[in-house]
Amino acid sequence: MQNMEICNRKENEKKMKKELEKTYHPQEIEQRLYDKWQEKKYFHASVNKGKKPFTIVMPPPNITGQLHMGHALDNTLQDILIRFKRMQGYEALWLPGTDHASIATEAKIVEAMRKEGITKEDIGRDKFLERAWDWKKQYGGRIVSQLKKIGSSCDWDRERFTMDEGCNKAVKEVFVNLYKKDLIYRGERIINWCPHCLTSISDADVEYEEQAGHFWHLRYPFKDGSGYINLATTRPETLLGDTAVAVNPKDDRYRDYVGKTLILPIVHREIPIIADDYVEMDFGTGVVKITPAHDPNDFEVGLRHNLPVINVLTEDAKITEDYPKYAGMDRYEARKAVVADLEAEGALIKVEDYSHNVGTCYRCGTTIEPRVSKQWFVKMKPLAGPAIDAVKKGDTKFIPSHFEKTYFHWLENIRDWCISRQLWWGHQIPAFYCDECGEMAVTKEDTAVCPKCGKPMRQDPDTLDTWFSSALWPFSTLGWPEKTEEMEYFYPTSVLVTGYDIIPFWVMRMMFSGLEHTGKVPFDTVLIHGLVRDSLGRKMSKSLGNGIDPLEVIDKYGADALRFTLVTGNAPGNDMRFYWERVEASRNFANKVWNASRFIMMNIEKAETGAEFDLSALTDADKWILSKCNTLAKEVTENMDNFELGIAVQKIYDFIWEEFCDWYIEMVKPRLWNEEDETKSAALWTLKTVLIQSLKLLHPYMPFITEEIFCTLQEEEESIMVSSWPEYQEKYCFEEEETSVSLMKEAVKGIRNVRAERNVPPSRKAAVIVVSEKEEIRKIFEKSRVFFASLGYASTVTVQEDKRNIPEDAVSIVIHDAAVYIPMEELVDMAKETERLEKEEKRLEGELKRVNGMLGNEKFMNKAPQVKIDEEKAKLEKYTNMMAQVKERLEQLRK
RNA sequence: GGGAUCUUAGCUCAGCUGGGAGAGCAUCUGCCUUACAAGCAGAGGGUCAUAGGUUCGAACCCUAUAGGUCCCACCA
Repeated sequence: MQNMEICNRKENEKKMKKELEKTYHPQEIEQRLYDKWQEKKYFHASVNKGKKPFTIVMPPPNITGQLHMGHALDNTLQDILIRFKRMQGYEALWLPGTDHASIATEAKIVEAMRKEGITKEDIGRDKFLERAWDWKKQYGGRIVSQLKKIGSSCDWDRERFTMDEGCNKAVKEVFVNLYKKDLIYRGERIINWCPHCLTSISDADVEYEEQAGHFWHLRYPFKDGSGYINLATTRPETLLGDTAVAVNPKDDRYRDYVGKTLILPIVHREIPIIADDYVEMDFGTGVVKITPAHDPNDFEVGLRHNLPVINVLTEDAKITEDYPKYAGMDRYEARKAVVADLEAEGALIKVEDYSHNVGTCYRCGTTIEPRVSKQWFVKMKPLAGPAIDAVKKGDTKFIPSHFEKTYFHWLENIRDWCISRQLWWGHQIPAFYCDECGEMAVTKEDTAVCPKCGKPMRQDPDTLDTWFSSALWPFSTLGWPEKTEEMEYFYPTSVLVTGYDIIPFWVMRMMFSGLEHTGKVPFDTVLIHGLVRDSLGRKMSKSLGNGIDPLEVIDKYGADALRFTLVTGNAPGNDMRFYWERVEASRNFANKVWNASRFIMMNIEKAETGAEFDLSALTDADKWILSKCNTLAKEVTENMDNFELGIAVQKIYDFIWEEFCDWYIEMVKPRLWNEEDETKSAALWTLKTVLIQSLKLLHPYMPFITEEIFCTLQEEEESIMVSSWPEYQEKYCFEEEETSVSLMKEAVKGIRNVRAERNVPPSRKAAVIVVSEKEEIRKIFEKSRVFFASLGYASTVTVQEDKRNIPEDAVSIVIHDAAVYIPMEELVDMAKETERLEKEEKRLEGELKRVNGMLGNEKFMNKAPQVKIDEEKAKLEKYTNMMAQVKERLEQLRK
């Protein structure tokens, strides 16, 4: 019974081989193969001292996220590198995970609760967090399953979450360490406040956008009634919080006014005129109203001049109760009301249209409100230094390298990082306060007792910026702060793959965190990619509705086609546009690979094709393609080692499509069809060998199709993804055969060209006569007879030494050291033929002029490298030879 | 205001350390040739933004200019 089953299975396999579908259907195989890989644990990496580690830690996507093209690109690049290194024999770890995305997730849950008619405060912190974790459980895996669809070979056994226990431990460790080193402090500062999200955000989280606004010109009267001082503002409502008016100390116009007192319009508060360098004399009237509570620059001025800070806005950006007339109005309503009152009071001079940059919340787009509040900060200057040095020393390299400048610029101009957020979803700040005596403690423990008065302490309600935990990702995921063997083996990681847009948010912060806490850079290389834009070059966005869903692309064309599209014809760091046409082209390539394989499998049973083969039985054509394939492996490996993934895949594409399919397979067909051919097994062995090598090189880019074919084609190995990467082998280097096949190709192309020019259908064969004085050339063509017949539509092929018996009306194709003649009777229009040869003569004249120019240039001869000179000399010989033949033929025709 | 980057075929883009301009798509011509019409064989099409410079030699290096994109800073 069991035997029967085995037999059946074998039968089925055989059937499959013979009857591979005519076109490739990715949908049928992708899920099956991914399941197989997971089952076999191919993605798993573990500490293995016998191998060199290669590590990539995945930039964790937000749990709120849906897979978009950016993820698809980012993860495709990582997967290519990991698969490549895995095949090369590295212990390749790709560690995945997700990010808790505090502000985004919290907003989602708050929104869901709003629909139920409840608020955060209604249910309290604990219940809220319960909901959040439930939400995470329900939706957090969505992005993960989407990542699997594109073929990501991550070690899912090691999947992490930025808020899991280990990460939390790392966060607390880091916070306490930095606090002890005085690199974290708490202070009352002016920070960026989002009135919609109701939390502080860091400087990096603010996005500036140009907005049309107004410039209100106002006049503030002197207290002594001696007139007015004129100034302008874009935010008249903040006037309520003005505590001074400033001028530049060097400004002669206002020198005498400094120290005088003004009456603030509407509010009728007395405020001083002060002098400060911050004021630009040339801008506007050279007078600025100072509102320390609502402008970062004014805040600084206020500090220098000891000005009171008067807050006029609530946390949701409404006017406070202190101004009953405006209380409860939001910023924009209040602006209108204040302007109306100013006008009524005669304080408004004029209104101008004015366009200026406004800071908005990266998350919700609300205009941020500078706000004075007590927050936690990381002192950046001491941390930035080593992070700059590490890149300058080359411990970490950016690709492309010019992004290092962006990185330096950020770190050199960095300000302290506001890390506390008024949110519940996130790592709660490990600081505790004693309500009795005001004592504060920072500790890794979950609870604290006041060291002064012994009372239980209350933990800071705020949480940390999401990036605080992301900054630790490369090592928290490997077990830090424990001294794990993973940490020892896999860290520092090899490559970080990410978009240029998050260098300041993340790359930079990982760099200084890694250096500070582990003493090492977190990664050797940062591979930067650009954005995937729509076909018009616009950013893909929800609001524009121009996003392309990667999953839709996969459904229609397959994951391999999507991956191929994303990495072809694109250089690191450059943006790319998404075109469905390009996906189609990628799919066509997959289909090409599929069909070439199908052809080989249909023929493979005609001979035994073991792994070992006597190379002396190979024909020139076999040696030629093997040699080409050998060079390809070398070049592709070099390109991939240099992260030139786009160049590498282009070479693989060209090799498979042009050299292998269009030339080699076509050259080999007559041998396969001829029952008596004795080189059949050499052909089949070569076909199989080259196909397997090509599939291996292509596998990192197109994992699914290559695996499917590989497993159908051979039985020795169970998966291409754990097979060995092709290496350059001296024994497959055949220079001579490369030259002779090139010569044959040149002749065949010439024949095809003249036939096509005359629209001769393939069905109409013609005699081909090859003439060469040189014996070795004739030998090559003798061996190539069959190719002239099959590829050059020849009826008969004659190879001879001189021009005996060549009809006068034959078309002649001149190549180096030889000429090919095709008598085509009525098809040859002699006038046209003369014209063609004259064109060729002209071309050669140009070439000769160039080469002679170079070789006749004494300076070139003296300074250029010998290799280059020899190259040009060889060309001179070739063109001279060809020219002579063309001229001779033309003379004949003109007779 | 500072910085980065780009300008190459009709379109979208490659072109790695300077050594005779490439791909995909589109266009045109001819082919259902027993792996593939999602294919085969051909063809046309470029002052490599402009102007200088370095060099035997420049799409590539340097300078300037024009135009585009992005980032940062910000004059209220």
